[in-house]
Amino acid sequence: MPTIKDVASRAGVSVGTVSNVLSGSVTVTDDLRTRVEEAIAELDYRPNLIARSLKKRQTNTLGMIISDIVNPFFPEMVRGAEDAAAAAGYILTTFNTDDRVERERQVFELLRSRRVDGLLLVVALVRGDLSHVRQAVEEGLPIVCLDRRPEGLDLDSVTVDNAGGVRQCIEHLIERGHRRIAVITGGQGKYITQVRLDGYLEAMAAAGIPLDPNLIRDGNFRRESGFAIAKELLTSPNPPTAIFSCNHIMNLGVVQAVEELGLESPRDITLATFDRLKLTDVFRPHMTSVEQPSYEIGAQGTRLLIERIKNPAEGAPRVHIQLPTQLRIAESSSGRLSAAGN
Amino acid sequence: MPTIKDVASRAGVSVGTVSNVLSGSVTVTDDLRTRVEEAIAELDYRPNLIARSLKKRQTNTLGMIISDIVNPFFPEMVRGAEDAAAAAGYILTTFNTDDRVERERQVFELLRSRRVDGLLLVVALVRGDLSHVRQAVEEGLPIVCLDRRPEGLDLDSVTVDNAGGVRQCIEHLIERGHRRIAVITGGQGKYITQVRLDGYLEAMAAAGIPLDPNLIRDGNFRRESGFAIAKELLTSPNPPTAIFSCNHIMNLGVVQAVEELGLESPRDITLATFDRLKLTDVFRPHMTSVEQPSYEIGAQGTRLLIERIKNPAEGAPRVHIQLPTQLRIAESSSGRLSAAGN
DNA sequence: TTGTATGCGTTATCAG
DNA sequence: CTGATAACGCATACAA
Repeated sequence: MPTIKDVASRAGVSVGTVSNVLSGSVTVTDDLRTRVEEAIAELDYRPNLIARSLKKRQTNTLGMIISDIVNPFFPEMVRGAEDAAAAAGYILTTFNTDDRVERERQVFELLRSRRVDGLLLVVALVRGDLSHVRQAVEEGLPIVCLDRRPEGLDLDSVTVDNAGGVRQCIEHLIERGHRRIAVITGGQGKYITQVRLDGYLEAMAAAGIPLDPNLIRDGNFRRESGFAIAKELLTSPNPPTAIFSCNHIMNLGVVQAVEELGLESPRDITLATFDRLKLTDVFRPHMTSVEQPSYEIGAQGTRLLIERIKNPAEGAPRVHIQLPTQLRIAESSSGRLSAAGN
Repeated sequence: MPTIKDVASRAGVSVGTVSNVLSGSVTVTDDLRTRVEEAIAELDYRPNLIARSLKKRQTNTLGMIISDIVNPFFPEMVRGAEDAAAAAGYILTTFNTDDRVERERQVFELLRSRRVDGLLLVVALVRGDLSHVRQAVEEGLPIVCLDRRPEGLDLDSVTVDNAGGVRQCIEHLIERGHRRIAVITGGQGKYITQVRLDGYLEAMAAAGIPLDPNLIRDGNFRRESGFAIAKELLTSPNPPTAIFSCNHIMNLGVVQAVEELGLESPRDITLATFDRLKLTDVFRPHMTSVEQPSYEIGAQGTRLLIERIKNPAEGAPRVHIQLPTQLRIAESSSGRLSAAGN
């Protein structure tokens, strides 16, 4: 593979001159410029970006750490990040942690050894041992948190108005006449569980509906837990008239439970969920859902990160962008509750 | 950020010695070794992989070019690739082309400048101007094609038995009594269209069913085309009794059309599609589908690529791995056709 | 076994 | 405006 030296000798100039025409920052005589350009074309020369990175101390590479690309929430986010990165001349290298901190820690090591210019981070853990991210920040690695905000660590972030989204959806259910609204959360100590449950609690409180502890159930964001909990709820003596799932995966379990029990939504039970799954839009029941702007999370986070990289304003206050969700009302919550119940 | 020099001076040894304990290839006295290790720990030293890459002429980085991570077919493939890459000490940088050749060409340039060790490629175009990939191959870049095989260019590949999968599914429909089976393909000149249509033709021929050109419709792999074509088919004077879509996205359009016409599957129309969407499994109608091992495509392709990188057997014949699909029979094709029609 | 020196391909500094 | 040269951080051949 030809080097800048080969180009220089072929064009009969020095490497400095070649470098100058490449960068375009220094003016070069037309004569020499064309000779260099010809040599580049003839040799099919491609600058070695590794060498350039070493010299310039910047890799034009962004690391991105997510839970799992197979979770349909992430592809759009990654795509948004990649598009924004590409537009600014950066590339993205993505890593899945499955929300395992040890893996996240490994990836941190790797990315820092590879000298990425910045990091887009969906933290595995929102509290607990965050020493690796704390250390990285202290050593000057620009980080933007996506989707979740770690506690006790002030970082730039782009998140979604989770509480507001849930609140709006629960309000919609209440307005439809529901009072016995069950919520399935995603496990104690998780950021998403906490903020989405907040929305539920706010809406219920605002409507003056007393809380029934039996209707606030803690799942684990997995399908099986949605299934099991929904089955329990629906076969209990005093079942809810509506079920809200805190993510779409658990909602799949809920839908499955409803079908297995021979029930139908919205006829027998009203359903709603966080996360819109565009793919399932055409299938029945059409789900009422809280849609989040995944692409925008990735894109805006990346733009913010690149801004931080280019403009390392040390003392600048952190930025916390919070994007709105959108309530999409559909069939699964279209029934109006009569006085007698569902 | 500390360098190998800092470690050396702190441990009171030479950089060569530090390098030796790092690589572990040369035996170092226990005394020196521990001193070096201590210095590394104290300084929180991380080897600069950029510098190492420059010296060793290998980046331990794999490029991956796909159509669009938002298409649910790809996340699993990417995940398979990433897991396999990580297991071998490589990282992956992924790019979306939306099947645009110009973008593919740009990405090729970029990846070659970045000196990736190898490339996982879902080609945008299967015929036409493939000069960029041909040139890359000639210059020694190891490439493994995933999902599609470009024509007139012999490259290692990992694909799926598309024709076999479709054939099996059509045979299933025939066995259920269908003879008027429509197929919606994805546009002329595309690899996937061609190989999947082949499966349809084989199955029909084997069953001795004459082809009805009205039932072989060319879409474009997008939802709208599935919708429009299904609507046409279903409202035609002599409609099919079954519709097979060549990918899941068009099938979404088909499902939508069925619903809009007030029909129901399988009661009024039998449906089947390539690609299983696990997410939609719980929704109605449960779709009969041809499932492909996406994760395995990525994982096996990556292992093959790494094998090629480590073992650049120049003259070795290309390997073409073809993975089997799996037919998943579900509700949408569960009706048995009576003599009178659906 | 350990240290020294050279080069990987660029960029940047500084004379000319 | 152009050319020579010194880093960038590491690995490796070679010498000690």
